Amino acid sequence: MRRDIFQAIADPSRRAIIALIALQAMTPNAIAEHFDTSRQAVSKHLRILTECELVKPEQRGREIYYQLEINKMKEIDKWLDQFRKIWEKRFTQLDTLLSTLKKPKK
Amino acid sequence: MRRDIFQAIADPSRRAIIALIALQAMTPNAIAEHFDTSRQAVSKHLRILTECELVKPEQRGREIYYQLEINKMKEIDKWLDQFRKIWEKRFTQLDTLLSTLKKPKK
DNA sequence: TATATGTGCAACCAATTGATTTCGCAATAG
DNA sequence: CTATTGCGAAATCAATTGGTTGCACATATA
Repeated sequence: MRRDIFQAIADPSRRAIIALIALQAMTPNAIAEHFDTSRQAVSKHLRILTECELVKPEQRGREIYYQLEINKMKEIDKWLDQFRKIWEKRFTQLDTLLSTLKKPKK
Repeated sequence: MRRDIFQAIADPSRRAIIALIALQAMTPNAIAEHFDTSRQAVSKHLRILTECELVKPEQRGREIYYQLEINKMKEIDKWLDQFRKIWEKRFTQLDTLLSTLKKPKK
């Protein structure tokens, strides 16, 4: 029952929702209109996204606008850091190798 | 049945496996010893990781070493780009706001 | 050759997931 | 007040998931 952000973005529908509301907060109905799915299905996804704080609801009259918590996305970025170190290192090694091959003299 | 990388990293066990073999390729048995789980369970995770090309098996005698395909991780990084643009923009806006508040005289 | 070891794979099972349907509630409109 | 609209929550269902168990097979070792 514990939600984490990685599980949240695992579903393609949720990634689509995230991308959609990234620039502008939207209501569940408005979101559902963009996809071939029911309002309730979207609502369920929004519940999951809200639970892991990737999205924040904001009541405006009887409508609820859902906004992306962009800062939460940084957690993924942070997780990637451990691998980023590795691929940058490999790139540097490759770079060194290439320049060694390019100037074989000396 | 279609695997993608986001589903692959959704599972905590798989993230742990990825992190473990990031620096050094390992056999299924060796990996399983690091966790409180069976060899077969690890093998299943490796199958999923291999299917989406996040991991590559390398036969050495009767052992199979699994190595992380670090380049595949960049796909996540690439997906994050669309949001990175946004949070950098927000940061700049905040920065502008703060500097405006700091020097109200002019 | 016989035995032990490292592995993948299929069968099976409980738990979870994503979607639909139905309902109830609150805010707005008539 | 009554009807409509926007919404969340519960019930339900098929499909998927992660795990275990039991095999089969190939490579080493005795």
